[in-house]
Amino acid sequence: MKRAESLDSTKREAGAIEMDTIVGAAGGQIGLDVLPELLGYNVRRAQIELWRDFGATVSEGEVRPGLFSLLLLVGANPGIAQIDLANQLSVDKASIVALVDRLEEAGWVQRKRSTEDRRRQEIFTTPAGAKKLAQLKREVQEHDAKYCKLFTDDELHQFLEFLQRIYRH
Amino acid sequence: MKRAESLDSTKREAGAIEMDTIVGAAGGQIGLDVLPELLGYNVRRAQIELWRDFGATVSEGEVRPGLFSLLLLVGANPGIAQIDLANQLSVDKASIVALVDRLEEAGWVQRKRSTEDRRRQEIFTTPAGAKKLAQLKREVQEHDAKYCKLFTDDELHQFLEFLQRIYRH
DNA sequence: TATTGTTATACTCTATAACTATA
DNA sequence: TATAGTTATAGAGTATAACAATA
Repeated sequence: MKRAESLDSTKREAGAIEMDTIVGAAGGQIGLDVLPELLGYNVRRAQIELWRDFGATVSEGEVRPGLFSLLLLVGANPGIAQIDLANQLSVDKASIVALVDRLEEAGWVQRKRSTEDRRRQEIFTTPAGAKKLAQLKREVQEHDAKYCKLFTDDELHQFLEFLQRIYRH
Repeated sequence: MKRAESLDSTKREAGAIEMDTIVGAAGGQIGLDVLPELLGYNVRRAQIELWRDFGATVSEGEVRPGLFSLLLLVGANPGIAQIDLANQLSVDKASIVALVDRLEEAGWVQRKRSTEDRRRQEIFTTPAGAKKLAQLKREVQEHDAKYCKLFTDDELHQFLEFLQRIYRH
């Protein structure tokens, strides 16, 4: 256990850059001037935290963020085509197929070949899907609210604007 | 192309909630009061944007954020054990094995069985690994700076604090 | 008994390429 | 020719379970 203990901050020698240190193993140190000041690293860590809580909270992990946002889009846009789902979520159309397959196998959506343009598959929620979506929305709101609570209204507003600046720039 | 055009905001009827609409297909609409106000959705979108630019910018996509942060940790903590890498990055120890394998196969790190505790594999960067890491750091800084530029110093400082509030809460 | 590393396995998410049918 | 959907395939990333060596 010697090595594990040397990683413990309580055993660091005087003079070590304590505040800025994440890990101090075998004398090495990594400062806050490296990873934690990178925007990308912080966004990644926040996303991982939110992803995990989503999985632990919503629908017992059965539905994750990707599938949820897909179902949400279908629910809000009855008859939306897969290509539009792909464009909305910025993923390849091929990647949408398997996701819609899963929603269909779960009995939450139905594909209907468009009569106007027979290349298009129109996606609709089933009654069961609409019900599931309503339940998911409640659970997701609850999950999301947990984190929104960490901020004042003004802070949250600004936070969302910062995030949007990144993906809409 | 009729259906695609019906998705275009320019063809929406008067009275439609234009500002709040992402997609309007088959008469359906999804408002900004759904997805884009969810903290999780915004973090996810920002992360995807950063991830993509990272892949397009850094090391010609050869090294992605996960592998980079692993190599960074090893570089800053010579002799760190795999279990400590796992704990630092909040992933299972089993997941670390394949990542270290790849770093080792690339010739950037070396495993050395600890003499103090023979269960532990100490990870060190090779000279080639140190060189690669230095180059990666420059490229990552450059990539990251692109997005930092979207913010004033004060904004960036606040933004990072917001993100940390989520994953350190 | 507990810990470290490992292997086997599986699942999510995503991408590319090639194909079908439709436009 | 171009578009929408599909299939096949691959790779990154992660998790769990079971195991060996070591503590």
